[in-house]
Amino acid sequence: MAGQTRRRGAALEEAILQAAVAELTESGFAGLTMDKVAARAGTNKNAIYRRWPNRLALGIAAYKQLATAVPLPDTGELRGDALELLRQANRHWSSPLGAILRDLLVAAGGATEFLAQLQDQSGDAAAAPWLTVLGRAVARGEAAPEVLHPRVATVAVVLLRNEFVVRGVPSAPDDVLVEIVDEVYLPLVRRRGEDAGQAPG
Amino acid sequence: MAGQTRRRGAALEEAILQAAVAELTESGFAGLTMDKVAARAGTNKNAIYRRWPNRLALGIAAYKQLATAVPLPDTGELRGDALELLRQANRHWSSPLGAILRDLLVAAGGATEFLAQLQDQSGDAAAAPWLTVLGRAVARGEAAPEVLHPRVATVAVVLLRNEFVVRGVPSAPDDVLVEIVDEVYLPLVRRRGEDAGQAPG
DNA sequence: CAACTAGGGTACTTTTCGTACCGTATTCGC
DNA sequence: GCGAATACGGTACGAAAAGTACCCTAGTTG
Repeated sequence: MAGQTRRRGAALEEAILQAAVAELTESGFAGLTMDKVAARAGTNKNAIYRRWPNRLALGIAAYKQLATAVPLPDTGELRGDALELLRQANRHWSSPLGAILRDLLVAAGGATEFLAQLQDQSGDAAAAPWLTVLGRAVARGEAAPEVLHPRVATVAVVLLRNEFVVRGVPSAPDDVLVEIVDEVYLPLVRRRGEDAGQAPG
Repeated sequence: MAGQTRRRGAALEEAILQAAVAELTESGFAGLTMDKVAARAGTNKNAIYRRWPNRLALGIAAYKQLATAVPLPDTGELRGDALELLRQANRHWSSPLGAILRDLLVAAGGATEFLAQLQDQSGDAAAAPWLTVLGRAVARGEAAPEVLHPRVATVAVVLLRNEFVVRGVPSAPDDVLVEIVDEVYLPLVRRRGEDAGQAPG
């Protein structure tokens, strides 16, 4: 009856996103229901569906609001940098935010159009810090130049993610991180320019 | 009215599982509904819920029926064996069966009690062939003995799985497999006993 | 000021899981 | 063999939750 000052456009969109973020942090993606988001934003599902085609799209948009960049480590040694990057990743995936990311990846279920939006947070963009850190190590002579390749550079973090997927652990113990670095990553990137395993004939 | 010869116990259980397997192969895990399985098995949901607590458990049980062991390669060279193992995994994950496995892992969502049942197919048991193949390579002098460790031995297959998760590809091209073997796996396991990256002090 | 657009309220359809009842066939203990 | 316990079959139901459809109304736009 009184002044209803109906929100529109960007204002309403922000309110919806903020409500989605709140639901996401409180209840995870599983608990993100369109009705609850609408209720919390003080609107209704219509307004949401006009902006996002489905629940997953809304979830991804809300997740992006939450994702934040972490500082690049620079300990002066590859081992320290690699461990710090792994610890950052471990913290992230152990956090409620990590659980949400996993749920979203799961819900995307290989749909490339959705995966592309999440890769900035989990995939290719994750390669950038590793390449930087590894580049410094190469300059220092700690690593062979031919390892400056995304596939090689990100081996450590891929192995750590594998721990989460396969073991379903809430958080990988630090031993595991150290093992990944010492048993796999450092030996891999330190190889001096031996014959790099070309096929025979 | 006439002789209904009602099935019980193991006979009924097999019928249900077989129906679940059929639904799984035809429609994937998403299409595996309790009602359809019951109808197909010529029974009703009661009989199912008496045996499996929920849809996921039934899906896992049905998947296990489908999973079959593959022969261990022995090409006489580590590179050939590794590539063959990767190609087997690639074929598996590209197949409808692989899609089902991914869906199940997704549905398990980190629940350890379910993950444990799937790890035989995707996780730890997958380490056994790699350790065998790698053991032969060590005996031949193709690999350093200290790499006979599950974490190191399975690096290649973990990287391949990562391709599926991150890229959402239906099937990894063979170049990727070759790259994983030549750029990562072989250099990693071939390291001669250098200083294995212990922490400084 | 009139026409158009976008929000709000609400109800509804659909799908599917999981549960509850109730009568009956089969098996098991005696 | 015979009665009691158990497991099946049929069916119906409750509970979410996604997504859709209308209709009315508040703002915006020209």
